[in-house]
Amino acid sequence: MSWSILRMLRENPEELKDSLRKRGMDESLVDRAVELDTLWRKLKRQVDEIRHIHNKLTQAIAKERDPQKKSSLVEEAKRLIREREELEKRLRDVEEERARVLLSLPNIVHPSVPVGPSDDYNVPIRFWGRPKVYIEHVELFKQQTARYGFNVEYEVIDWKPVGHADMLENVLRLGDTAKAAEVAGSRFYYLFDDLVWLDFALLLYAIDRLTSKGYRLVLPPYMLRHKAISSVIDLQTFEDAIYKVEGEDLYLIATAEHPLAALYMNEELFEDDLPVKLVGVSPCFRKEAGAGNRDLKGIFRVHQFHKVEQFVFAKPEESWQILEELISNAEELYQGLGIPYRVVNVASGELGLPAAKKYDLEAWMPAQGRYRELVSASNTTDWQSYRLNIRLVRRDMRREFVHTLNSTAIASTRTITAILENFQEPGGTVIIPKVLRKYLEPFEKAPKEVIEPASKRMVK
RNA sequence: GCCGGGGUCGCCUAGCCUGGUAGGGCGCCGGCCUGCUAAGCCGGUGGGGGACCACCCCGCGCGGGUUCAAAUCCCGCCCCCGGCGCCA
Repeated sequence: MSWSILRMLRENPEELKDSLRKRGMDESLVDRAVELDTLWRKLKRQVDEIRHIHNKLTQAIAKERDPQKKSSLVEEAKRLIREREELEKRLRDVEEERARVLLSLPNIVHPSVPVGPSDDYNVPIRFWGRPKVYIEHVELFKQQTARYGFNVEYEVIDWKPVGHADMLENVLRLGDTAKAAEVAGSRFYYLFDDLVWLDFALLLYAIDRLTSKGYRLVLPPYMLRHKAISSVIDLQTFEDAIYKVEGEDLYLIATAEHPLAALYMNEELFEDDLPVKLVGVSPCFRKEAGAGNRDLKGIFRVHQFHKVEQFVFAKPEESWQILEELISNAEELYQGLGIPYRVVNVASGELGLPAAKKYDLEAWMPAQGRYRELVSASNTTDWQSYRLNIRLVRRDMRREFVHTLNSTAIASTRTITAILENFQEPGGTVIIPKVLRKYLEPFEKAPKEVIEPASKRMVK
């Protein structure tokens, strides 16, 4: 059994360096890792040798009947222990440092990932839908489509769509971020009435579609121990995103991906039982510490939202095909809703340490004139499973690490922003996507076809 | 939260009292045997080091301690089961 990154570190460190370079990371980290690994192996050999001698002595003591000889053997053993302990301390120190360095290594960038430091280097690979483009945004739109060689059909509109934040607070008056800021802080929100129904309908829609495809429905823990959560994310994400519960070894999840990945921590999965396909639903809590002032208005970037998440444990030879399946599942959901989008192949510098490759699905936002991220689908290969110690057992009992993959299905608040912008009429009425109808129908007070602006509701 | 019982190889289980190389069953893989299958027999089936050979080290929920030697004795923690208490 071996971890792909350690194997590459020993067999082909140059290739590993290349992978770090693509991410804009310091490649000397690899030299440091090789150095520590070599030293560790050397010390391990020495310690094992002494342990072996000591074990032999111990066995001799057990058999020795002559008390005189016995006590001299015990003295000999004691002396050996002192010698051993010194080396063991060095081994422990090196081992600790080696583990720290190994765990700080990023996943190996897949050859198909575009190389570049920022999302400017993301490469759009597919477009879907007929975006509504405000007349003054046409140039902006072309920069996001034609520039990459795609001829995307669009509808020019001559009225300026209201941004989702204004829709929420002023046109529909179904959200209150000011009051939420007063009682909880910025990036929190109260949603009311129709938007709450919409939130739940979106979740049910995603759950319904994915369970129909054979994904197993899971309601996971919303908090995890440090050991579990730190095994599935990198340090930067931990610091930027994760809330800690005071006085307890518990952390709020930032996505269902975290508890779903941890579902099989320290367990073995048999080859014949893979792939394991899960669809989790949970609230997500995020500090957004690195976000600065970005998206401060509205509910696009918030500390708390609901999300339906796809998660798969897979055999290494099938994981790349499953990544395509995950993004394709997500695309089907947004096609069903009728939200125009593009799929981008995320550049090496924006992957995050766990992912070997990542697709984002970005929805067209008519008020902003930009494609914005709604979905992220990643193949993390064995980066998470190595840390979580989740192994794949082959038919002949050989062990490997499984591959893990994750993808958003629906993130409630972001999808609501896309609906508010894409399906608003000039008068402020929002048309509800038809696929959501069956998830609203059972409820007397839920909206069915449209969400009316506040002005119209007053008239009624 | 308190009291009691428990956690051993993928699964089940012995060993713990009385410290001295962790044994058996199931499952799985390979081989033998066999018209075929089954049964039977033999071997393998945790992690690491190593010319990846021989061989060696580590491993019994986690972490410490005692000892030449710990699954076994001692201390702390986690989890599971049962009872009591509390509770949406």
